This record gives sequence, structure tokens and C-alpha cells, in this order.
Amino acid sequence: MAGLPTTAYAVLGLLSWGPRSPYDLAQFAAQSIANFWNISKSQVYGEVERLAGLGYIEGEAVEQQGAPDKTIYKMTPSGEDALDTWLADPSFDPQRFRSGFLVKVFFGHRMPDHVLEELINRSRREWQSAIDQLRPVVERVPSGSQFRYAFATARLGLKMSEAGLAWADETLRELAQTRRKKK
Amino acid sequence: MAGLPTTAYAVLGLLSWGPRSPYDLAQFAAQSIANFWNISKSQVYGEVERLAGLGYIEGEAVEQQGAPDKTIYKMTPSGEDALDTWLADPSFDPQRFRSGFLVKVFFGHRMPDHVLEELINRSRREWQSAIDQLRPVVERVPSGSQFRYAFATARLGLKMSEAGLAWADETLRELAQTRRKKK
DNA sequence: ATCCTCATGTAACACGTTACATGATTAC
DNA sequence: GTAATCATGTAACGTGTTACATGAGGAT
Repeated sequence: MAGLPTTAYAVLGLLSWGPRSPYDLAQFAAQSIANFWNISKSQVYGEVERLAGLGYIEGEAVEQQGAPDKTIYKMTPSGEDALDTWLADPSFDPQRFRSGFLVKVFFGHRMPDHVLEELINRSRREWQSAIDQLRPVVERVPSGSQFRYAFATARLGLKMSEAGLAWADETLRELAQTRRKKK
Repeated sequence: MAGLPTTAYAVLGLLSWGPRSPYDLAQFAAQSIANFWNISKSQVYGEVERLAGLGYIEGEAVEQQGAPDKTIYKMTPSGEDALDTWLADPSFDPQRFRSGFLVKVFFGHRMPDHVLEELINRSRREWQSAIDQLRPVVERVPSGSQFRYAFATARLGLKMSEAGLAWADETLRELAQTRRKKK
């Protein structure tokens, strides 16, 4: 039934944690769900527009000095309903993993070995830094918190990154071995 | 100065494995790189257009009976150059993971427990079936093959899926535990 | 006979990113 | 005092998905 894109519900959901301006929402999104659902700043502006049109949220103009005026949005009861209805539907939006890096690896037989190696090394660093960022988050999760599900997403991110790191190491070893043989 | 989107190079790269029609290319893509770089049918038509305009590939019309006529594209030498130049550049296009499912989990505190559980169960099945699909591929990789890098991407997919499965199991256990406490 | 899928392709639209714009602070 | 960043937002564009179209062949 519903029909709004996930991004719309994501914005709505973030607003369920308190009123915010689009600008703040974008920042909030970047620090919370961005690892598995990135939303660009402009998209947020678009979505609040749509949600307001549907009556799911309401905006209030706030004048400021020292910074441009802004609009702060907050959920309406009808927005809460919409969010909960969406959440109650267990239909499974397929997950997409998109990696230009892997496209290059896929054509690795056309690449000079050292370039492939450097590429994989970069991916390794990338994953390592994701791990460094997520590990502390996952470890300091308050176990009884009502937000443990939010943290669960970080746990998955961590596991995925660890898998990526392991793969990079494994593949680098294989590359080194191959090169030794060729010599 | 490159500048083409990854999708274009992906199509070009697939053509490096032999001439194909856009329709066949789309199928080929679906069976090879789709796990980390999905390309829709219509996109393929668009990209061959662009690549042909750049002189990277050439199309030849083929008449058929019993099926609509088609155009078969093949790489030109200048296309090979373009592909190799792109491959030689180790710049790192950041990987994006997109999962509406995780967005729901993120707001799990608003969901009835059994819905969350069902959702995670679905993701579990999803990952399990990815594993079932990838494991045989990874295991029958001919070790000396020039295509071992292509298989390496499947290995990563497998590791990622295993990580997802482990997470689902872990999270389901946690959920069950929480529910027991609440009773 | 009818319906479904295959093989080919096009068109419309929605999603998402990047670049632009602007005045106020903060940094050097 | 000049440059970078912050806080707000808009506009333009490119990417990607979904729906449409069509005739032949296979399935029931």
C-alpha cells in the first residue's frame, strides 16, 4: 500500500527522535544511518517537502541572527501512524552493494599486478578505518537501551568490514604468491 | 581524463570478453558483476550508445528470423586503451551498501518484536541463499585461471554473506533472550 | 486456443549527486 | 584581513528503475 520510497521513511523515522531542520536532519542521517542508507542534503529538503505535503510532518519557521533563518519540522500523529505502518510491514526491499572497486578487480587480469595490489591495499585501509570507527560504537552499547536495535546495525557494519578486511588480506597473500611463482 | 561513470567501463569491460548484443550484455552482467555492480537492461542500451559515440566500440546490425533483429557490439583498439587506462588508475570510488531492511532495524524499538524477528529471519534466508549460490562458484575456481580475479569478487561476496548470516543469527538470539526476560 | 516467456528495444519518470549561492562566523 | 567553514537552501543534471511495446516460439 504505502508507496513512499525508503528515503522518505528514513527521514520520518529520524524525525521521530525529535524535531529538526532539514540541515540538521542531513547531519543526523550522516552520523546514524549513512552506512547503510546514505541520504544527500538536497534529498532531505525534497523529502521534508513531500512529507509535509502529506501531513506527516509540520514545519515551523524559525528566525535567527548570525545564521540564515530555517524551518524546523516535527512529526504529526498521522506521521507516527505512517511510520509505524511502514515498520510493521516485513516486506523485504533487497539490499544492494555497489562497489566500483570490485568492478576493477573483476577485470584484474588486464591490470598490472602492482596496480591491482595497490587497489586492494586501499580497500584494505578503507575497511580498516570503518572498523576503527565502528568498533568503539559497538562496544559501548548500553545493553538495556531501547536503542539496541540501532546499535545492531553498527554490529553488522562491523562484521561486514571485518569480512572485507579478511578478504583483502587473503587476496593480497594470493597475489604475492602468484608473483613469486612468476619470477 | 577519464570521466565516464563506472557503469560505462563495466560494459566496456564485459565486451572485452567478446562481442555481444546489448540484450546479451545485460544477461551477462546479471550473471557476473551484478552482485556488486548491478546494471539494468535499459542502462546497457544507453551505455553502448555512448561508448559507440566515443569510438570505443562498434556496432554491427544482424538480421534474424524468429527473433527481432539486433546489433552486436565489439571493442575497438581505442576502447581497449580506454579500458586499460581506467583500470590502471587506482583511485578509489567509495563503496556503497544500501539496505532498506537495516533502516527498519534501526527503528526497531518502534516495531512489535515478532515483526522485527520475521524481518531478520527474511534477511537470514536472503543471505543463506546468496551463500548457497556463491559457495559452489568459489569452490570450483580453476586455480591457475586468468580469471581468478573475477572469482576473487565472488569470494568477497561469500564472506560478506556469511557475515550477514552470522549477524542475523546473533541478533535473533539476542531478540529471543530479551523476550524471555520480558515474560 | 490461450497464455507465458524470450528476445529485442524505447520511453518516462523517479532517485540521487554535484554544483551553485549567500551571509555570518571562525581560523590563521 | 583574507580564507576557510558553517548554516542554510536551490537548481541542474546525471543515474538507474519501471513500465511499455512487439512478434515469435513454447507450454498446457
